[in-house]
Amino acid sequence: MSEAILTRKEKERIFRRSTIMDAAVSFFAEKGFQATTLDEIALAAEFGKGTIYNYFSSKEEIYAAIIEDVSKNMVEIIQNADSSSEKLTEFLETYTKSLFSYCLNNRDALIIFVREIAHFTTDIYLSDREEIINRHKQVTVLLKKRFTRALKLKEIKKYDPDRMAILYEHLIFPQILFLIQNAKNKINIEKEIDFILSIFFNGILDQTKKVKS
Amino acid sequence: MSEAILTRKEKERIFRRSTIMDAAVSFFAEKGFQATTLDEIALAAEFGKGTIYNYFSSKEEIYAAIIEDVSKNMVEIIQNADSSSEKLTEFLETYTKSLFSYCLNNRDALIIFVREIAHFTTDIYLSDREEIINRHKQVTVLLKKRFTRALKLKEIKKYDPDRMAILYEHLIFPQILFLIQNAKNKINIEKEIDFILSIFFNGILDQTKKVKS
Amino acid sequence: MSEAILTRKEKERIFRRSTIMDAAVSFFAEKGFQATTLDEIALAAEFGKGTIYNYFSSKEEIYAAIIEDVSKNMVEIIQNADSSSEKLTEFLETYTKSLFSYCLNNRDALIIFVREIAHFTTDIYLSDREEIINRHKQVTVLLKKRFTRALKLKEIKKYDPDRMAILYEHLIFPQILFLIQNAKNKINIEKEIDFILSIFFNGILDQTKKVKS
Amino acid sequence: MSEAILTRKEKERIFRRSTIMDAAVSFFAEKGFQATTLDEIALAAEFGKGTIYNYFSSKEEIYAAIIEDVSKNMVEIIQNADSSSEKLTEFLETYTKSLFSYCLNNRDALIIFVREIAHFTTDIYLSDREEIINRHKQVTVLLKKRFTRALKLKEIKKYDPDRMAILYEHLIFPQILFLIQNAKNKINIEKEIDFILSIFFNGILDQTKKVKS
DNA sequence: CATGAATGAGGTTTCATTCAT
DNA sequence: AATGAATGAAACCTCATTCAT
Repeated sequence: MSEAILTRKEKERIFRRSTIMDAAVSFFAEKGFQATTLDEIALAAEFGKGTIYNYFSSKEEIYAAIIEDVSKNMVEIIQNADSSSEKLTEFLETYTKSLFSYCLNNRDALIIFVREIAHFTTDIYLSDREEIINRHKQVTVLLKKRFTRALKLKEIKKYDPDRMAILYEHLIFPQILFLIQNAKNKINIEKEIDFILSIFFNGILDQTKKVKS
Repeated sequence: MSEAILTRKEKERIFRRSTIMDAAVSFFAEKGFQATTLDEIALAAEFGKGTIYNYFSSKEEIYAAIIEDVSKNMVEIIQNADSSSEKLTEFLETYTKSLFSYCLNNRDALIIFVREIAHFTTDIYLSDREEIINRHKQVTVLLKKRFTRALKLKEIKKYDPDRMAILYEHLIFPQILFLIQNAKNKINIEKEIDFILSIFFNGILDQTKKVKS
Repeated sequence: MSEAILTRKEKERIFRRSTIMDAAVSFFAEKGFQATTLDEIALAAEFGKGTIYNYFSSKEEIYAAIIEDVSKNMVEIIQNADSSSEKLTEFLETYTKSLFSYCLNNRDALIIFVREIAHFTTDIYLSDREEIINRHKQVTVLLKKRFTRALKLKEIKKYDPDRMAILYEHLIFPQILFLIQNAKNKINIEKEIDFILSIFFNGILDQTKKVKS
Repeated sequence: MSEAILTRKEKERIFRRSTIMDAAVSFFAEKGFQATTLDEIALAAEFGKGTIYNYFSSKEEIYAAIIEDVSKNMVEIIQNADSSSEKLTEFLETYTKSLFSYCLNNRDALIIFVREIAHFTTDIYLSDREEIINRHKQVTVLLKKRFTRALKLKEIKKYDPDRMAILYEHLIFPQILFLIQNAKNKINIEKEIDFILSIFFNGILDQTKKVKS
């Protein structure tokens, strides 16, 4: 993200790093960290096995770099949505839409990222897991900030903003994953988001009837 | 589930099987299948390594037996809720409450079960995965049945019952997991369920204002 | 073989030993020593695994007892033939016929015995191998004695009796084994022996022609 | 056998494969497949245990490669003898002599090969055993062909060529093995072959006397 | 920089033998 | 005497990482 003037060598190095990461990410997504071997990564990346070690010091570092990437993008996505929308509904629509787009385009990376965030990754303990978790807390914090503001503006009912933030996150990511993993055809993002948000905003009960207090 | 007269030997065998499963489940939950070694299972179960193989024919079989257990209980829980409640709101409250209770008491087993169901398990391919998936479909089917009925009775708005079923499942399990994994203190189940259901039923938007159509 | 007055208990003990040996011998013949497990022997013998150890102190001892049995019988067979026939041709016919009969009736035991004698057994080193080998030398010695005598009587050509003995043994056992292992139907012993002996006695060359000097 | 231009790398690879095979064959011959451990093979070959797996995918593959080698050479030996001799006696002399030479120089490989062919190997079931057996049938077939021809030319008596072929094979291999396994000093091949062939051709009986009908 | 052969620690599984019942 | 559950040593094989070329 930080701009800098890069020499050709540096640019090539970065390019080759990402070649390796791209080769690795689909294996990690499909088979997990442990079951993915450096042999298959090297083969897919069309490098020798030893060469990989010129760009990453261990298998774990490749994995970590992928997670790091997604992690940073996640924060960027919600920050962009935050700065470009006023009302909560607007914000959530914008954010969710960007998020969906990104996830659909980074299917495999997303899968391993969510495993990590959801404490689901089991076959590796990332040394910078703490850092990742902390960075991702910015997402929850920003969500909370928007719910708090909406509360002040009486846009929404009096629920604890913290809980709403958490619930929203844990509502939206599983839906994305489910869609990613099951959808064979192209997904109609707009429709999916409409459905989810309309329930999150208004619930499922028929308003004309009396509802649970 | 099926009652039968068991000899002392048979009962002991079953008891020791479950001793082993109990020892294994926490490792599987924390570190996944691959990273869990038979040595540590044996140590925790206070059996010799070889003894484990008198009860299970492989490490995978221990894992599978745990998943199988949860899988069956999951179906039982929703079936019980289904047969004991009339209205959708009632049903969802009953179901969700039983589910929470069960999950809180079977924390580790639940974690590995969800991994499996959510296609998140990566380091083992269960030979009877299909069977597990199919059994679990009964849960979704039963949810769908209840949404369909509620729709006919005009209890709820006109959403696709399929999508509601899927969304509910993908709303409730992540919440449970989040609570299980993060809660240090005792969880107030009633309050948690109230919060989730009240949003699922009524949404977050303040009803006195105009809302997004 | 040695007669003695045995109590019922002792007779039962001997009977059960042979039950176990009978159960074991077919596995040893088919799969070798290593690959045969005590579990399968116990199962086939219809005893508990532990019970086997009341009759044999180790797996090896079962194996050794089988070999020992055959070994003793082999010597007995040639001794009987020796004492009941005058001329070499007679003797070899009698001996070979008894041998064939015995081998056909003790197929599996013979197979493992030959492995042992031919240094072919590879997966176990019998502690009393020396003893077995030495006992079996009596067979060669007796054969040699008969060839020597026939030589004196000018029944046969002037070949080294030692070499003839060895050649005969290494001619007859492989033929028996080949027949045992390949024959599907009942074997016509007389015919087989006739063929082998007639070549051993007279060779294959047409006598009416000039032959290799 | 097939000539090809090999790179240095390929030649080194082949050389190291055969280093491993050489290290393994003596253990296989002495202790059999099961009882031979990869540790000792690696130690003897002066490679790390893992290195072995860069050249063979399993212990079985090493074993199979050895058998395969011998198997091919066996066929070649008899084919060469066949094409270079006219009369049966000549052919058998040439063949037997080449065979003896080869076997004396490949003592260990021969031992495990014969085990395999004689259905004596018990502790491993070679996946390409059928192929080996079938290839070796060429030897028997070629022998039979020569006996049949000799029969037509009235060189030999009217015995079934099939049986003569089988008998010859089962006469010659055990003799070779016996010599290999017992001879401490250098073996006089010529003398051994002379002895065997002279009996096979003319028998042991003194021609001046009346013989068994 | 690129390569891939070499390495050996570490994991699962088998099975003869023991021993308490 | 009979049993079979418990045991743990031992074996094969995998694979991340190193390093000489």
